[in-house]
Amino acid sequence: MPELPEVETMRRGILGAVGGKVVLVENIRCPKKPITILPSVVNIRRSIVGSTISAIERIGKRVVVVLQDKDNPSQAVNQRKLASKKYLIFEPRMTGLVLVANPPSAEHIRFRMKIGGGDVSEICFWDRRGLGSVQLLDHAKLQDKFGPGKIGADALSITTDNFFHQFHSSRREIKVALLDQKCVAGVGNIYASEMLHAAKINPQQKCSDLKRRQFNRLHHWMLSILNDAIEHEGSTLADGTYRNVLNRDGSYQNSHRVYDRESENCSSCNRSPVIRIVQSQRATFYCKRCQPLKSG
DNA sequence: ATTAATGTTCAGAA
DNA sequence: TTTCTGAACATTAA
Repeated sequence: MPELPEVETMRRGILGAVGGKVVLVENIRCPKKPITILPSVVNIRRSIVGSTISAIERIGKRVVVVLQDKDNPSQAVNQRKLASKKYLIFEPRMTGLVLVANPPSAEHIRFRMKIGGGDVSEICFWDRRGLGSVQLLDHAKLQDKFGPGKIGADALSITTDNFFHQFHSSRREIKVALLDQKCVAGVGNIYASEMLHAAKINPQQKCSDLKRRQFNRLHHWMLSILNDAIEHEGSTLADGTYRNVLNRDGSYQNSHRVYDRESENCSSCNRSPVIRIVQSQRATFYCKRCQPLKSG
């Protein structure tokens, strides 16, 4: 799916919807096997039409539209206000897109929401493979799914200390652990390979073999690469599935040093080809010379 | 016909 | 308790 930079690009793309009022909610088509929409579209429509969008947030690789319940105006006391908030979660998984216009094809539009009063007048969720989901949660359910202990700190805001703490004692391979959203939220398959290459760490190195210095380096490059990718509006791979909210390509794929560059000469050392291996059923790319596996 | 694809989650076993 | 494997979800393009 879109990873953190792609989802952050979606979030920023619909920020103009803040302050707008939801005026219409519908699912456009029902393919044989519809995507997960919970509760039903009818139910979601009943609870959010008339609500005001108070923020657009991101939890790991999910876009969160925060809604202020129409029945509980903002004058209410804080506690009540929190309880009255609703959270519409768009989870793109592998091929989902949050768009404000021009979907790649009419075929796979799954959900549409019209907004009155903001810059953005329509938000739609498009998903070719249909592994994604749209879910409306109240505050309690949100805490239940993403509260403390359920998901790691966000990759953009995790401290070096916490980052070290999450990994150092694990006996898993570092690339596998990086994809575990409970350790750190937002890192996916492309950027895991990229940041390990930048930090010159072998993807098969056990976490517990890595020194504090190496975790500091990895943390540094994680921030650097993710922020750079956000500036480039994410990576649009060869299959062209990921697009920004205006259905335009991202450009960070042009900056990939190892991902999907098997057998090309490593751009760092220029002496060794990029290798492709499989870890946890996912492709990993790295340079044997720049990222040697250290024993013990 | 086969394979792999930016993700998550679950069952079952070591 | 931790970690690993495999499968499932559904679609498409090489």
